[in-house]
Amino acid sequence: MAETRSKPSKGSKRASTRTGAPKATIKDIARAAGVSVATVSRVLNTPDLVVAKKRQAVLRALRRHDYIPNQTARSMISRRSRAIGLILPTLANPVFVPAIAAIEQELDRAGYALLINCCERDPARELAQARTLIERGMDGLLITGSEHLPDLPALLARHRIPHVSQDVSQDIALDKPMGPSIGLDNAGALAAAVDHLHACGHRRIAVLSGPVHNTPSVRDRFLSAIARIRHHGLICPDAWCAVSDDYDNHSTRIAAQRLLDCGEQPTAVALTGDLLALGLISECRARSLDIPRDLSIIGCGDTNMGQYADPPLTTIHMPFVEMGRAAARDLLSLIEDRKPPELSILPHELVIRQSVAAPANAHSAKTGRLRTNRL
Amino acid sequence: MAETRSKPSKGSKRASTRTGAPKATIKDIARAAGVSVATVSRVLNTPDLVVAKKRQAVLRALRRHDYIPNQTARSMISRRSRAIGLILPTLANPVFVPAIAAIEQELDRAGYALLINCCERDPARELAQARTLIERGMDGLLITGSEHLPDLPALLARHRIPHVSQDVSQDIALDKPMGPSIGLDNAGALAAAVDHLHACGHRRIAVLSGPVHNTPSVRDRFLSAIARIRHHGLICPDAWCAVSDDYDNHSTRIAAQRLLDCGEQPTAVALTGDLLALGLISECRARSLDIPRDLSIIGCGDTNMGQYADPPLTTIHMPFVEMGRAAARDLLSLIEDRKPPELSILPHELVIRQSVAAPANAHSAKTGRLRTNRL
DNA sequence: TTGAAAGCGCTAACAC
DNA sequence: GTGTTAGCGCTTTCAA
Repeated sequence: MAETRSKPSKGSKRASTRTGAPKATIKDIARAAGVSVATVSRVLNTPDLVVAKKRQAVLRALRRHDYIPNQTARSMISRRSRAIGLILPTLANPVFVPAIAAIEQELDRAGYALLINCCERDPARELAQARTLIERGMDGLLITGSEHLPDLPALLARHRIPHVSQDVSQDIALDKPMGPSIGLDNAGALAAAVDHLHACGHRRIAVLSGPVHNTPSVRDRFLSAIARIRHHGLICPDAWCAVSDDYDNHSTRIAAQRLLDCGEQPTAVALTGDLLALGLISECRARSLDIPRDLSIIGCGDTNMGQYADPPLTTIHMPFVEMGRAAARDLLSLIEDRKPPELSILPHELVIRQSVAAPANAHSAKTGRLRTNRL
Repeated sequence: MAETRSKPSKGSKRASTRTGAPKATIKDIARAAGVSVATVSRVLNTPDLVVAKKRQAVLRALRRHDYIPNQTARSMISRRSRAIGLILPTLANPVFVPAIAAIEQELDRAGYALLINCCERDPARELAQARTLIERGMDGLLITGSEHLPDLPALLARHRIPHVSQDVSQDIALDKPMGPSIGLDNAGALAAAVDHLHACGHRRIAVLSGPVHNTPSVRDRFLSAIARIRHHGLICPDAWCAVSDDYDNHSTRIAAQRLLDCGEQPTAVALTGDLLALGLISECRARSLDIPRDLSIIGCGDTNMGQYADPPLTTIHMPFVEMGRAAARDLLSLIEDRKPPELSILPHELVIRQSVAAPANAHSAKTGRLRTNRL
């Protein structure tokens, strides 16, 4: 057999890629199997249309050449890349990781690839990344958050790119709708947190927030906590509304110090994120404040952190995994012309552990109601 | 102007994508600007070659049509996708996230897209994902870990796909080399951990490991710890070598119980990962064992967790960020025909916090040497 | 059942 | 400088 060693025919004009030998194309296979390229394509896509004998020959050639079809060429014809782009605010905050995992899983199952970009909370960069993803022929885009340049919805609309937003701020989603959106009930979560503290008898409730810049979800949580405290007819002086510059131990402790150094000490603190608990707990430990005896703490998010905190953190579970899964599914629906709901807000859930108790001087403490339902 | 409303010419055979109106192509722009497609292409790629007047006309048409070049078509010609694929073992373990962030950053800076796949530690799935990524025309692949099917290196070699491995087990990398690799010194890290405990006066040192199945890095750490304990002439009975089924609180505590329930209690525990500290600390708290007074703990990894643990965790810093960055850079070098080093092992670093002290009955305690160099 | 040929949107010779 | 044209690798009519 003359073709045993199938070196590229000497006169070939086929440009070898810079990085190696030319890959076998459908043409090579056709030549090797003694059929036309159309037949090879049929064996690949609709094998039943090819008579067994030729099919075998083609399959053999395919295997011998380690043929890998060129998806790029296919995308060109089908006008579909079977890939979607995910734009994240950042990977520094690990709360998105479970959502990413869920998205990856859903897409992989459906045969879609996932491209990831982090815009580092820079809306201009986000817009640029969206453009690049469109250039790259993404079948759809998953956008995280709701702090965008107005050009972004315009871009998506003009190019009719299917897209779903996740982790949107409810207000913004209603105010400037940008297609189907999945949100967490951030405001509701902190209201529930404050309600829980209130139900435990706390009347001096403070708020400790993460950075709110370009992070509507955190801002929603923060403002909602304050509003809910007032809703209960309680005071909430500025000194009890601290914002940390970051989630690291140092920044959080500085913010926590502002709360604890003011004349009147709160008996409970509602956090906009579980991560903040650790710094606050550190600060309490340094001041020999016992949690929950001297200070109750309730988190928000229900990340791993909370489960391991000392004491284990009572918190509001936020369904990030479900959010990612829903976003991915809705986007795939959209790509396949089925229309997902415009805005769905996923429910939170109170997770009672051990960082909240009745205040020491409680009048209306109902300690019996506190029990762990997770751990 | 007749073309103000540029509806797709009625007779056009151009297939509209299923999801919307046909996007403007270079042909549309050429027609609108009254030039040839080549001129439009030149305006896009080598604007200096086009006379100003026509260039302006083209630019105007480009803007009016919101033209977005089709990267797929470009890739077809250049045979480069300017995209790379990253295969991860899992996203459930957040240690990889900082590496991913570093990779994303490096690639974004270089104008490359990042595709992410999780194989969930299933080597067959990893192989399938690699195939898919090759089909999709990735310019290179970033592989994580070193537990592969033998078909994987074969596949990469046959198709001459530039690839770099990260988080490789040093032994495996040397034994079955698979191209340029970046590793962490897992064995060295646990040896250093044990050395530190030994230097603090500990002679009864136990090991608590995360699951080792398909996770050579963890196995390396585990075995190295045991070997190092023996190297110091100490005993290390089986009961002092516990392996947790998972990193969650429950699994870790079960493993920790095995350590602490055996007749002879260790005075110190070396962990294969920071994450395990939290469960172990919980268990100690439940038994009223003070850390570090009654038990010293040293972690490995230096994740956020450790900074927030109570007490703050003395640990071995593992350079995951540097690993991701190096992997991305080396891969880009490889794609551009520059040859990166075959195997680089990144250095670890002891981070002394507060979870290690001399044992209560120490003979050779040198407490003065212990000081925090981070926090 | 198969093959020839026309593109998908773009770039790069090669003429003019 | 600019236009014409030949592909990139593949799928898909349309004939045979």
